[in-house]
Amino acid sequence: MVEELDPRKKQILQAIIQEHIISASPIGSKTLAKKYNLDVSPATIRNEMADLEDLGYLEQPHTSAGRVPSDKGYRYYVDQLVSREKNEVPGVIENIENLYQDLQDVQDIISGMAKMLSNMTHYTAMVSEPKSQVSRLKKVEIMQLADNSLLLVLVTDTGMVNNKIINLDQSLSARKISYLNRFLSEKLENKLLANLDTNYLKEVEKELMARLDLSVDLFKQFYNEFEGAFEPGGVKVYLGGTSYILEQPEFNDLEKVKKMLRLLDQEEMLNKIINSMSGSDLEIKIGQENEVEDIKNCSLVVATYYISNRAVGKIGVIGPTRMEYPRVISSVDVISDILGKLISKASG
Amino acid sequence: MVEELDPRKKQILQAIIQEHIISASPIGSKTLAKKYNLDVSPATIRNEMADLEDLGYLEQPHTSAGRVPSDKGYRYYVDQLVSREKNEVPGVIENIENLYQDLQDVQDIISGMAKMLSNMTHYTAMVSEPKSQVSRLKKVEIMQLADNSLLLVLVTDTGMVNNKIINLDQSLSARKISYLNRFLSEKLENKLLANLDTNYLKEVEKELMARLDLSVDLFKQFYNEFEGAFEPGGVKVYLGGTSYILEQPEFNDLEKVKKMLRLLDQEEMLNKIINSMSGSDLEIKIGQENEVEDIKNCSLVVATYYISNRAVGKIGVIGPTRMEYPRVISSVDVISDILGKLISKASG
DNA sequence: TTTTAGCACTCAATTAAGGAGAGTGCTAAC
DNA sequence: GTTAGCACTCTCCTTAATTGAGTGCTAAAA
Repeated sequence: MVEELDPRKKQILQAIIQEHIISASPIGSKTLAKKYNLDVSPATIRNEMADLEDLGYLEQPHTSAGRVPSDKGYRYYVDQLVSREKNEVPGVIENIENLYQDLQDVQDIISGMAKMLSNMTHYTAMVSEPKSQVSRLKKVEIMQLADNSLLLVLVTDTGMVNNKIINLDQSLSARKISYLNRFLSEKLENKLLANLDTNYLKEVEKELMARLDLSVDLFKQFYNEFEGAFEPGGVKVYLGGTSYILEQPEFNDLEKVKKMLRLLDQEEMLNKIINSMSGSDLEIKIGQENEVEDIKNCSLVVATYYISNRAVGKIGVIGPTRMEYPRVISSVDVISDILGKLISKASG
Repeated sequence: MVEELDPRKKQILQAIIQEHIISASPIGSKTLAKKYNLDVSPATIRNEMADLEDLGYLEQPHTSAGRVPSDKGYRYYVDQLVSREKNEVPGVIENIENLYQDLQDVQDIISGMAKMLSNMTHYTAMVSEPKSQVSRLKKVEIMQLADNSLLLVLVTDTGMVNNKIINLDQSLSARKISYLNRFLSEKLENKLLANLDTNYLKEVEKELMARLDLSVDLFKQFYNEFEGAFEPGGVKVYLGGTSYILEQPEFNDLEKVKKMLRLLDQEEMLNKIINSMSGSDLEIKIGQENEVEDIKNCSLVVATYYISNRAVGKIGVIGPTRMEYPRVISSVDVISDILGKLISKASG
């Protein structure tokens, strides 16, 4: 399906896309001939443009308008015409890292990076929390708050901290709590969360019951916390720069803005979107390639970030298909690296 | 400044406001005569309307348009014409409470209530976290995650849980940690957070240093957590139903939407807004009465919520001055009650 | 004195019409 | 294969005309 285009067609396609990204409006042959010295006349360019339209790389909003890139055109552009080399400005990474190195809290780092990415790209950024399935439980601890109220704290090796207050119908002695802590530490710590499924927990429960006289209630709440906090697909998604989409001319229609903002309000949707991306290091979905109906006029550039070599989460940008791909790609690239490093450092 | 209006003027003002709340456009004398049986002719109504305009309760967008309520008009309406009696539909409170009673986490409760309130009113809801200044520290605990990495957990009696990972340049023995925990418990627990200021913490530090050989670094990070998490005005503000403002005809201008969304993106601003409200149980700020420039065309209805009889936070709604005050007032009233109850229950 | 009918007047919003401009496709010449 | 020329198309902008809701004022009626 991906024809090899002759050099001049490539050149013209690239020029049209670049120009369109700047102007957000259809591009005519004359503009092209003037701004990009292609050494051919507008008429020739017109012929080439007609060819490119036949091949599906360009579209014409109406008979007497210029051409606009199609999704296929962008796809070709991104795959063939954009260099993916890391062309970082030296020092930028270090600067950002220094800027954020004081942050110890993983949630703070994530939302900080979401903001940073949206500021850099001027599109809306989204970051998913480290996936728990590939994390290990580093620490589990129960502490007593009041007579029949406990605080359960769970810490993963990716630095995520979850806590939940558990109210019991009975009170536990300090001895029982300390026993419970030792027991749970031994049974649960340093295990992959993916392995701490219902089956395993049932086993642990049975064993515990045999040794200690406890209410079933405690363990039920215990399950809930595990399921709720760590279930796949249920991870939190952080947004940054929501209002940037308003700057885009393709959203100068209130109806479209509404649709978009309503979408971004729904966490399940964000989850669906970000989880529909493959696991590859950097993936780009253009317009119709997206599965979610409401963003079929948007593009996504999403990278996977790593904590100690494990793919744990995704960070990316959502904007109109007419996106500044080269800039966005390198920004997402850089920030995903930094995010991984910062979290690794913070979670020791 | 608040004149006593004769009954007919009252009636007409109320009718205009009610009609305007529905239609969002200027109201003419004919409409009024038709829809509300005032038993007088449009001409008479016109005279009254001219009077009400002279008194400042109404405004005229342009010479040949109907009248629109002024801020002063809304103020009169809210103060004199809206009944503040609680007219709850019986059972609603119980239903909501049941719906959310499973939630144990205070943050979940708050954001759940923000969503609920925005769904009920169809405006944007904002809720501030329980103020820490009037809370007591219920539990402070340090636990070891790795050799030189600790987790500090702070729990207030209002159920707020804060945690922070602290990376040290030295490692602490289990004995030292357990000593530290006993010491901090004794010195800090059950104290009002307002009293745990820099002075007091310095004292504690001095005493601790005398007894235990510790790096200064630990205490520095300790301070930060206290200041960051619990400083007044720095509390988190939860939003619900941001996209509802888009439904309002007064925001059918993209520029206005942008301004508003940018405002709601800034947490400091939300803090400023919600903290500028008096401490009264239910306060309403209409248009120009607001201090923050960008919301001088908005109204706020904000209630204080209580946990065990202490005023701890605020919950409210922001929308256009043309707001359905009666419905909003009772919704905010009800939800603030429920919020307080739910948190009280969850934090035991 | 208050209320009402009548009427001229005002102003925003909608519709219609007339360019202006940008761009195309085609043809014929280079 | 490339280019100049030209008729044609379609959107966008501006201007003008029309509509319609609503007012303020005056003078008569209650």
